Amino acid sequence: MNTLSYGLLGLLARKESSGYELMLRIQPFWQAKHSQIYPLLSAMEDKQLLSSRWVQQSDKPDKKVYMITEPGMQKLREWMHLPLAPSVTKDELSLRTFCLWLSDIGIALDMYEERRKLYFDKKLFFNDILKAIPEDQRHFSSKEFSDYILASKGLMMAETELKWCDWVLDLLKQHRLQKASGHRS
Amino acid sequence: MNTLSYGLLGLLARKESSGYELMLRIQPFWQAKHSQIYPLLSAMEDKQLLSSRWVQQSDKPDKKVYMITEPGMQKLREWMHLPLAPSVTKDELSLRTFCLWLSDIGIALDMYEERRKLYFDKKLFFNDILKAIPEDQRHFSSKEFSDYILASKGLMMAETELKWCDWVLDLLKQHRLQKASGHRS
DNA sequence: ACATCCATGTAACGGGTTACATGATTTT
DNA sequence: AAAATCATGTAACCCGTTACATGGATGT
Repeated sequence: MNTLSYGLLGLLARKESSGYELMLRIQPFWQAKHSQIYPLLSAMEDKQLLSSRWVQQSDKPDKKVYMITEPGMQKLREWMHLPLAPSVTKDELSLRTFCLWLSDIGIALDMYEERRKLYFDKKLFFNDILKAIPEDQRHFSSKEFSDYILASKGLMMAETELKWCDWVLDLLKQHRLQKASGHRS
Repeated sequence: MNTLSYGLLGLLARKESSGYELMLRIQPFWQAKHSQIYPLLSAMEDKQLLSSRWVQQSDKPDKKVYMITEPGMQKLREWMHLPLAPSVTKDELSLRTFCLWLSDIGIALDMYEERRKLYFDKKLFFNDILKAIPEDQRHFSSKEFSDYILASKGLMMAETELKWCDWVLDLLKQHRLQKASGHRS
C-alpha cells in the first residue's frame, strides 16, 4: 500500500465516490492522473478494502462508486500510527532561477508573470473553498474541520507565493529601469 | 533530457562540481538521491554536454569533477525558452489531515508537533543561507542574486508553514481544554 | 566500538506520466 | 464545428527509491 492508496481510502472513509470524483477531490493536495488511480482502486477492491457498485446516470456516463469496508477502515486507522513521510516539492521554476544570469531579463519577467497568474488562481480556488465552510463547521468535532484547515493552508501558501512573485517582479523591473537610465546618461 | 538533468546543468554552469556536491547543492530545491544523479551525469557526459576530471584529495576519497561544455551551455539556454512545468507538491500530512476525525487527538498533536520541528529547522536553514549573502550581492547583476531570491522564498514558505502548524496546534489544544472542562461540569 | 561524512557506482523495483482506446453530453 | 466535461480502463515508458557494494577518515 502506497501513500496515494491510503489517501484515496481516507477520502472514501468520508464519502463514497467514483474514481473520477476521487481524482478531482485529491488533486489539490496530491496530483495524480486517472491512469494511476483506477488500478489502485481495483487492487484495493481485490484486497477487500473497498467494495463497489455501478450507478446509472442520465446525461452522463455510468459510474463505478467505491465504498470503504470494515477491513479498509482498520487499514486506515493503522496508517495514522505509521511514520509520517516529509513533504516533497519539485518546482522547475527554482531550477530555472539558478540560470537567470544567462537569459534575457524579458524571458525572466514572462516566467515569473506566468507563475504569478497560477498562484493568483490558486489563491482564489482555496478562498472559494474556505468561504463555503460556515463558521459552525470550523471546529474540531465537525466533519468539515479537515477541509477548513487544509483550505486555510492552501490559501496561506498561495498568498506567500504570490507575495514572493510580486517581490521578484519588482526587483526585475527596478533593474530594467536602472539599466535604461544608465544608457541615457 | 529531464528537468533534473537541466537543473544539474544549470548548477554546473555556475560552478564545476562532483556528483556528491551537486546532490547537496540541489537538495533544498529538488530532492534527488545520488543513485539518480550519478547515471544522469554519465549520460550527459556521453552526449558531450559535460566533461570531467578526477581530483585527488587527501583525507577524503578522490572525486570526479564535472564541467559544462559549450554544447551544454547551448542546451541550457534552449531550456529557458521551453514551456515551464507547474510545481508539484506531495505531502502525506495533507492526506492524513483528511482522517483526523478517526484518530485520537494525541496522535494528531504529535503529528503536527513533529512537522512543526521540521519547518522550524527549514526556517533556520534558509535564514543561514540568507545571512551569508552580503547586501552588495543582492542585486540582479550579481551571481548570487538567484541564491538570494531562492533562499528568500524558502524562508517565506517555511515561516508560513510554521505559522499554519502553530495555528492548527492551538485549535487542537483549545479543543482538548474544552473537552476537559466539559467532563468536569 | 559505532555512527556519520565523504565519495562513487549498479540493480531491482515501485511510482507516475504519456499515450492509446472509447464514447456520450454540454459548452463555446 | 470544435473543444471541454464526464467516465473508465490498459500499455509502454520514464522517473525515483531502496538496496546492494566498497572503503577511508572523522567524530562520539
